[in-house]
Amino acid sequence: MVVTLKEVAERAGVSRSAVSRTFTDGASVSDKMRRKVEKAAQELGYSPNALASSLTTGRTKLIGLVSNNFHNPIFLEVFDLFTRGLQDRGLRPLLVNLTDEVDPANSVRMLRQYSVDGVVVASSTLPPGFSKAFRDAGVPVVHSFGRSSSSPQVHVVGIDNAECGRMAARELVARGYSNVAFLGGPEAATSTQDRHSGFMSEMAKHPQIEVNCSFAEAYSFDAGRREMLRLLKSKPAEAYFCGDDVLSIGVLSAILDSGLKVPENIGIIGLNDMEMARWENIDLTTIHQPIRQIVSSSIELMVATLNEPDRYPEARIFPCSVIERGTLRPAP
Amino acid sequence: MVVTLKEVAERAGVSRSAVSRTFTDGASVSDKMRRKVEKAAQELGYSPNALASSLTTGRTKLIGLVSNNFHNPIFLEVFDLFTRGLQDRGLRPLLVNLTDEVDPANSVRMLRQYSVDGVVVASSTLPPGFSKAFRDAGVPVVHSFGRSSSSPQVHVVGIDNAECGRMAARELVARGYSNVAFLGGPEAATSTQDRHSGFMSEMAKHPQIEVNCSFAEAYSFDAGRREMLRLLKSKPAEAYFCGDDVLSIGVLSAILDSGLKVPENIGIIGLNDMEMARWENIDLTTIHQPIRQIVSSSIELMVATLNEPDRYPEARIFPCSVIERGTLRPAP
DNA sequence: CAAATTTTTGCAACCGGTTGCAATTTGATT
DNA sequence: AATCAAATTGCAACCGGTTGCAAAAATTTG
Repeated sequence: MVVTLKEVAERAGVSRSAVSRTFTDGASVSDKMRRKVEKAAQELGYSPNALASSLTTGRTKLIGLVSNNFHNPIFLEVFDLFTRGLQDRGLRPLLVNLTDEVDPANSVRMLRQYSVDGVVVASSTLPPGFSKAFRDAGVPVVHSFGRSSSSPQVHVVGIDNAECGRMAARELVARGYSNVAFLGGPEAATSTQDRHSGFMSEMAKHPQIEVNCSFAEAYSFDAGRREMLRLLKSKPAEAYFCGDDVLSIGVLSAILDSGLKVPENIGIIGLNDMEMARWENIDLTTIHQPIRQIVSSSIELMVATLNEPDRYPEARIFPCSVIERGTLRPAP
Repeated sequence: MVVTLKEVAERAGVSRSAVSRTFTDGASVSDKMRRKVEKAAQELGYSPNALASSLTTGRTKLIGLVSNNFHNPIFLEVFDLFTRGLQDRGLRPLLVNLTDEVDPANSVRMLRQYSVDGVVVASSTLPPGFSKAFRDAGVPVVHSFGRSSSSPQVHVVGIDNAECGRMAARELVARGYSNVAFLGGPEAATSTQDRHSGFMSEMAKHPQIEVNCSFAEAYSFDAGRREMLRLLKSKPAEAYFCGDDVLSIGVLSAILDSGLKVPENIGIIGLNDMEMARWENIDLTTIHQPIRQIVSSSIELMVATLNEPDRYPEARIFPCSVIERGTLRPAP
């Protein structure tokens, strides 16, 4: 069923090397030879075995795409962008789902067994140590949506989560709220921690404003809704900074269901600017995270690192901006 | 950096075959030998190269996971289920994004270059010919969410879309609507066609009920919303069967924005029962598609086909059921 | 037209494993 | 202790390609 180089060589009446060369660009082959070989290959329906060749070239063009965010709709867009971007450059994503898996060791071993050329860790919740495990194993790695650090050990592409927290805080202050709260995702997630600390540090400048915090169990609609329903039982804050849009939308539904209005009674500002945030029945004021840029920059960085494995690690941080829609009251 | 079998053999002072055998289960190795080899392997940090071994065994454990549905949130769940299910069986998903790609030839070539053991086509819109191209290339293939056929050429796992259309029609009839409409996804999608024809065939039994049809440009919120806004300009129907939940939610938002109420003024029934359909501010009456079962059955079928490549093609069709929530008026 | 140079081609070894076969070792049996 | 069967081990060829090197062919130069 499967045609090998040897059969093509026999049919074309040439050596195996000749066939190999016509399918390797940059190799020295005469036009006549190339035509002969291509004809034979055509007739036999030959296409070279990428894995066999990887054995000698040391390159598979496989890229591990590792994530644990399979419940946040924004990651569908992330996967779409990654897969297309990688495909366009002739790279093949080997998808690894890390859900309920915290130890990098297994993933590292598996991806090395498949000789991936590099690994993209696409996660806003995994700690830097996770991606570092790949680097320590000698695999080029880019951590997308990861924690930015002043001295990164691996390439990181993402946003400044602490700055986003401050940005949200400034926005709430500017609107004149006097009692605000942070409603984050899981406390173990680095993005939650950074958004939280940024938010708190900015609010610390305004001691007259009351600040509270709580954390949902996951970055999900249900978790946000559940947490908000709980908060509504006692006296809720005037405005919430939610650690993620999908949380915001859960929070929004909880508030509306309890008969209160947004932004009249309670304000919400989210983070991500997911597609749904634009929906007219949601119309969420949120902080835009430039995921297209993050993904395409991650891919560029990966490709650069493949060509230059010892490249000095860098952090690429993209600015975010507040998208004003309808869930915060106007400034007084 | 990378440790090979040869080095382990040298360190353990044994033959290469011995090392190979300790890492192949079912091979004949004495306990003493195994201990020696494992010790050396441990010390060197060896793990076998899966691709090199695939060369002789003919198995890579790679499975092509091919889809063109990267904009429907339900597919994030589908990818989650597929990746986890495959991983649990030691299979590795090679993700292929087919967005704006209609010709199977490229994907077939690429996946054969990587010697995938099998291909899962996860798409509700691709025609049967697409998955057949893989079979013709000698690759085991399962088409999940594909068009069911009485004489399938490849394995198909999914639902009976025409029956879903009839089911929706019966539901609308039972509620006493006298003017209904189908609002489908792209007309080229097989799932749209089948849902449409099922819906029409059932409605044909009730000539006194007025029926209209239209099609959104994509299975997306925006497309549904846009189409509904257009329909609202003239006289809309009393109830809509939307070809997918994301369409339904777009339609819902268009209706609410125009000042009408659901289900008082206009009824909606969707299809899929995506997570969001349960959200209290949406509360969509819809037809449940059992995606967990579809995915796990697809994986089972894939595994079975790997062990028995000439397995006779079969269609596994799972029943759907109406989930009553709040977007259809009660039966009179 | 011969010599010098450049390009093209094939040989053979190699990439990191697996496996049939024969040789060797082990263990059971008498 | 000798005999025989069963289990274990190593040899060597192979999987489907690539590549350094030298021989052969084509091209340029004098």
